[in-house]
Amino acid sequence: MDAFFASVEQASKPSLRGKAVVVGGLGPRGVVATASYEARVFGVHSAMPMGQARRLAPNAAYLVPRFGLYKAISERVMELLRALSPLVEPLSLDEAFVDLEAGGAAWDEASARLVGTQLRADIRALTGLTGSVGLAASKMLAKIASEQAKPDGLVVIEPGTERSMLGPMSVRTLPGVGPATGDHLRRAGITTVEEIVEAGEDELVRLLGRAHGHGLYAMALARDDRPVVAEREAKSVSVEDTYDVDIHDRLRVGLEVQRLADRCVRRLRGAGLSGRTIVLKVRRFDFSTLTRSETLRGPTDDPGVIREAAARLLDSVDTTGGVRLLGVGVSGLADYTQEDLFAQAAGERTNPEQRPAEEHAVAAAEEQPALAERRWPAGHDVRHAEFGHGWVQGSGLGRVTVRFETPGSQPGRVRTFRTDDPELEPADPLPLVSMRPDESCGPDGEAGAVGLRSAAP
DNA sequence: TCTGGGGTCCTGTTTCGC
DNA sequence: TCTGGCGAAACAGGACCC
Repeated sequence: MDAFFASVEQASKPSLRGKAVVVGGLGPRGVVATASYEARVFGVHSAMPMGQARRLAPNAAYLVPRFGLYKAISERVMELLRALSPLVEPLSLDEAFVDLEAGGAAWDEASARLVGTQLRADIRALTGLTGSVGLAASKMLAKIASEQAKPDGLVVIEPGTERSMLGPMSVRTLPGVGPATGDHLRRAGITTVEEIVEAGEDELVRLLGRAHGHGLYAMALARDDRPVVAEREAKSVSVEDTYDVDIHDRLRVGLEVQRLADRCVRRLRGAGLSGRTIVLKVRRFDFSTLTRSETLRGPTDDPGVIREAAARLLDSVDTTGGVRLLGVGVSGLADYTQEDLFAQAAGERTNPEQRPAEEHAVAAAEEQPALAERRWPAGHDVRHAEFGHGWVQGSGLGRVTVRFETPGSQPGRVRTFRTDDPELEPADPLPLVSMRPDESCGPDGEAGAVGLRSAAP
C-alpha cells in the first residue's frame, strides 16, 4: 500500500481526494513521510525536507501522521493476509510477504493470480483503499513485482523469465542497494544488474565486502531462497527526538536524555521486555552522528538504571556547538522476567526502596501539558457540539480552522474557532468504509505493495 | 526552512577472559 | 609469573529500509 498514509488521509477527508496531500513532520526540521500521487507530480517525495516540499507544492495539504489510525487499518489488512497463509511477514505497516504455497492457497501461476485478484478486492471492500500485489517465486522478486504493480495493480513474474527481466534494470532496483552502494558500484563501472553478473562474485566481494558481495551477486542471478518468517522478535527498542533548534545548554541536554530514557523504558515495559545494552545517540549541529553504548551485567527495565547509564554515556560526549538530535535505546533484549532483580543487584545500581519513586517519576513524565497550537495538530479529527465531526485544517494565533466532513460525506465547509472554544473537542477517527455497500469511498490512484510469494511450478 | 523516527544488518577495531 | 594467542563480546560507525 504505497503512499499509504496519504491514501488513508484522502479516504477519511473527502475534500482531499484528487488533491496533493503531504504527510510528515510539520516542524522546521520535518521531512515528508508520504506524498500522494498528486503531490508527487510536483516532485515531492518521501524523506524530502518539508520546507522543500512546501516550495514545490505550496498548495498541497500538509498533515501530521496519525499512526494509531494507520496501524488499525494495517491490522485489518494483515488479517486478510493471515487468512491466506500462516506465513505472513510484515515489513512495515503497509507491506508484507505471504508464502502462498505454505498456506495451500496457491500452487501455480493461475491459482496465484486468482488469489491476488481476490485479495485486492477484499482489501478494497474492507478498507476502501487500494493495494497492489506482486507474485513471484522469491521475496526479492515479489517485492520488485509489487513495485511494478503499483499503483493499484497486480504483476506476476513467471519462473524462467527472472534473469532476462532483471538484466537491464538498474542496480538500485535490488533490495539493499542504496545511494552509497549504488555510487560505489557506479565508480566500478557497474550500473545494471547484468553488469553485476559479468563482474563476477569475487569482484563484488572485493568491492562490497563478504556478506554484501555474496548477497548481491546471488540477487543479480535471481537466487533468493530466504524464507518468509512469520514472527520476528524485536532486537532493540529506541526513542529519539530532533529539536526544532539546536540545544547548547549542557544541563538541558542532560535533562532531555533523562526524558528520553524514561520514554524508552515505557516502551520497553509496554512490550514486556528488558535489555542489557544501553545506547545513547547524539547528532550534533553539523549533522555528524555518534553513538555510545554500555552493556550491563544483565537485562533491566529499571528506569533508574537506564537513566544513569545514559547519563554516564553522555559524559563521554562533547556537545559544544550544540546538538540537533538525542536518542536513547536498549538492545540485547530479553523477555521480562524475575531474573531482572538479580541483574539489577549485580549492576550495583538501584536500591529497592527507590523503585516506587522511580515508577512514579516515569508515570509523571507522561506527555507534558501541550501548548495551545499543539492541541490541534493538522489533520486530526475533532467534534464540535453544533457542527459535528471534522478535522483540523490548521491552527495558530489562538485560532483553529476546521473542515466539517466525514469519510462518507460530500466535501465539507470550513469554519474557524478560538483554540479554547469549549464546544470543540478532539475526536477519534471514523471508519473509512461506510456501512452502505453502494457507497464507494476509494481514494484515487493509491498504490499498494503487498509482496506475495507464490510457488514456482 | 536541508536532512524524521524506528528499526535491521554488517564491518572493523578494541577489549577481555582463558 | 610472564607472555602470547585466540575467540568471543563489546563497541562504534555506516548503509539501508519503510
